[in-house]
Amino acid sequence: MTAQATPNTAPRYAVVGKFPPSEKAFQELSQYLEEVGLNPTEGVFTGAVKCRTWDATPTRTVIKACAPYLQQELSLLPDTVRYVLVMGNEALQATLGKSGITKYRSKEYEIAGTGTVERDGKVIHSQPLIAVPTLAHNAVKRNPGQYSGFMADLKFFAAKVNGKDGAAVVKPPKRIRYVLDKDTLRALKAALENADVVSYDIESASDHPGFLEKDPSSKIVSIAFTLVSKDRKLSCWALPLFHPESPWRSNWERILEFIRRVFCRIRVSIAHNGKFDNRWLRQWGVNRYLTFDTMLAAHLLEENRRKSLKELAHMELGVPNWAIETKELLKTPIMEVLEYNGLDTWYTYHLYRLFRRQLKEQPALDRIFNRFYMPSANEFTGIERRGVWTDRERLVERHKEAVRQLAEVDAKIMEYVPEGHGLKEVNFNPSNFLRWLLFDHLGLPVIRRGKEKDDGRPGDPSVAEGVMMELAEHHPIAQLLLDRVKWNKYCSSFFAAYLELIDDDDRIHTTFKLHGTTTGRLSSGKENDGEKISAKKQVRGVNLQQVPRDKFIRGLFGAQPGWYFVEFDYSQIELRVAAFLANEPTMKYLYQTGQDIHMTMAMQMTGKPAHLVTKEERKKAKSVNFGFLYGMQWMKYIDTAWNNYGLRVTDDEAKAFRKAFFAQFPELLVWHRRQRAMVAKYGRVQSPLGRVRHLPDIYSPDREVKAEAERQAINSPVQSFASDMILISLVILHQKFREMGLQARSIGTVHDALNMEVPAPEMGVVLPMVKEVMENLPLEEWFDLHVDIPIVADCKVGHRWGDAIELEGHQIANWDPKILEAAS
DNA sequence: GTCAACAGCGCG
DNA sequence: AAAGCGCGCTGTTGAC
Repeated sequence: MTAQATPNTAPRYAVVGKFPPSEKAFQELSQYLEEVGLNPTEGVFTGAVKCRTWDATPTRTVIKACAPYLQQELSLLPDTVRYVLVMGNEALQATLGKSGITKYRSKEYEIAGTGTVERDGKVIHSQPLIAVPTLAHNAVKRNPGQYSGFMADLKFFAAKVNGKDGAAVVKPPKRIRYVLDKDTLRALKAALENADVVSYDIESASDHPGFLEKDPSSKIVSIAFTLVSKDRKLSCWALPLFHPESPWRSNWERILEFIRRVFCRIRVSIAHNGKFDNRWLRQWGVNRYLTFDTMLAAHLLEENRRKSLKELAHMELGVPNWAIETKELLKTPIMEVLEYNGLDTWYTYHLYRLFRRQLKEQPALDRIFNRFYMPSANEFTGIERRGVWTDRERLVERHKEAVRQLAEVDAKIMEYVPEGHGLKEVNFNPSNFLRWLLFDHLGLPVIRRGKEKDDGRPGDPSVAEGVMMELAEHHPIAQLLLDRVKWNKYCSSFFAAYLELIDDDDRIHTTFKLHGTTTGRLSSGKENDGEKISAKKQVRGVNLQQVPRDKFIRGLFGAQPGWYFVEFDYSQIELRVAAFLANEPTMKYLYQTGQDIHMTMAMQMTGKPAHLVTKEERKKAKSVNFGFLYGMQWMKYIDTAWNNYGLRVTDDEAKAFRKAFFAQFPELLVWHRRQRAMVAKYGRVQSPLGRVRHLPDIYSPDREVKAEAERQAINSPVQSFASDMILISLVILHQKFREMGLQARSIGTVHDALNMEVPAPEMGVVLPMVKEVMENLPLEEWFDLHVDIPIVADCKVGHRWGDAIELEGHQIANWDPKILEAAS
């Protein structure tokens, strides 16, 4: 059962991998374990799969078949073993019956069926084992980027085995003051008044999970504070509000009002994902500026890590999970809720101390954090609450139209479905029915297959767009299916979400994550994927960064009567940034003389002169430029040309085209080499503003993994800088709008674009100001960075997003509403 | 019924 | 032999 000699002392822990470890694997594992202070001779090593077969990737069935043997084996371990290190997904399935190691890792779970075992009336094993899942060490070897998290898991496991749970770096507060009577309430107010620093957190509840604070059923259940007084004393407080057992339940809004002013005046305010708390607090009139978000700091310092408060406290402070089981806060005893709420603020405060120090050690990151990251986070509190005005009438109308179109296409496709086909329901989505219809019934050729099955069977035939385009040459049904995809997507993905999420003020809200991407771009979608919302209820979200460009959809969004929808986007920003970073003379020349590189490519590809190139064709050329810019090879280019242009390109043509691209911009290749050297040397790259992308996978022995990291090293600084420019614009403009007493305001960003709504009378002032700000960011002043490429912001104005028209420079400088009328 | 993986497609 | 980057949402399937 074990690969090494039987330990001569009683075992103290067990380790389960995919297979019982080989001699080599055992040696490697031993090193890791010794590093975290565990003696390998005190461990029992085994595997999920007993029968090592020819098949290197055991199927679920095999694992399932082996699981009882493993459980029995574990149950028979002596009571000196309490903890089991579970390494990899197969071991996870065998011990806990769960799949998804990245989700389950770093925590502890009881292993079912490993309780008391008696033999001959004698108890030989008396308690259930505890599993601590982590990654398979082979996976870590292949992806060195996983190393630090893996070691943190091992440390956590070692602390459990060695019974050093109490050895957390940060201890819980000696006392949490529960504000349950008037005297304590007054004491809290005095403490807030006397505080220099506050870490805060709210607990909230709503009948509609995922809904905004604006929902009538939404309430603040409790609020907690960790305070640092002016004489540097720490205290932790928890104040119940709407909780059923709260003494303040009936007048909780007044209690909040009672402490509002003193709370808002505190100099330093800290929260974890404070944008959420601030949105809710603002709903009840509490307008608290957030000065330090620990989640955002965590992201800026290490963009690859997990960012939940519990996980950070675990990894950084050694604090065991304090979460309460249920998410039904109103049904949880009040003292449990309050303790939980208080601890949240306590550990948030301690993370703040750590991250603030780490940021100070990296001045470039600290500058980013303070200059525009925190300010923009505060701005997004307002943006999310505001939402985007939506034309309800059009929404309803066009939804009907989309449903009608879908039904029409469906009817046409139906003509190819034989009567009594004997299969289950007709389903034109990518389903087994569709595959049967196309490939079995109609006998169309299988162009491509999906991923191979676990047990080695070939993957299902692909029915993706590119495949359909090829099939269109064989059979008319393929074109119908291509048409259907669009209407189906519109109905199910877009209209369904918009109709559900439009609020009583005709506005649609999204949540922006400022920690959503590794490069610093924002992501947009539903409030929370798991932590605060029960998984049982379906929560719909909407991503306002992926609204189809089709007027049919973009025409739904806009500005309320009397206002204009205004979009400013950075023209070809990533290409300009790349030209700057590569110091590419030809590209620089083209931009300095006001030319358009995407258009040049479009002309080459279509063979048309500039005035005949359509917008769509230029857009497609863009994807080719970006492809080559970021390391696309000729093989993929053949696909791209076919999918985007319906253009058949031979191998030689593709190779020649790629060569021509780099011959035109030779410095790009030098820059690529430079980025590869940089990431190889430091394991990370930096954007011109100093945002860091850690790429430990560069050290992978796997060539593919390594090459991926190299391409990321090329792309990251570009994408990073471009998206930070939008955040900086947002922050400066917000400041200006306020200073000038304007009502104009941002309603969202789309990576390189800023969307605003502007009252009609303010247009003349706002348009030229936005252009001026966006094209002349204070990069020299703020970051000591000189950019020698012209930066251009294009402007579109309309009553609706989809109907907005592009303005010329002089039209921006001299706004005249007649421009729109003339255009329509 | 729930969960996880995958395919497919929307955006930049 | 083969390799653009960065995301989020919906729907299907197979396993439990």
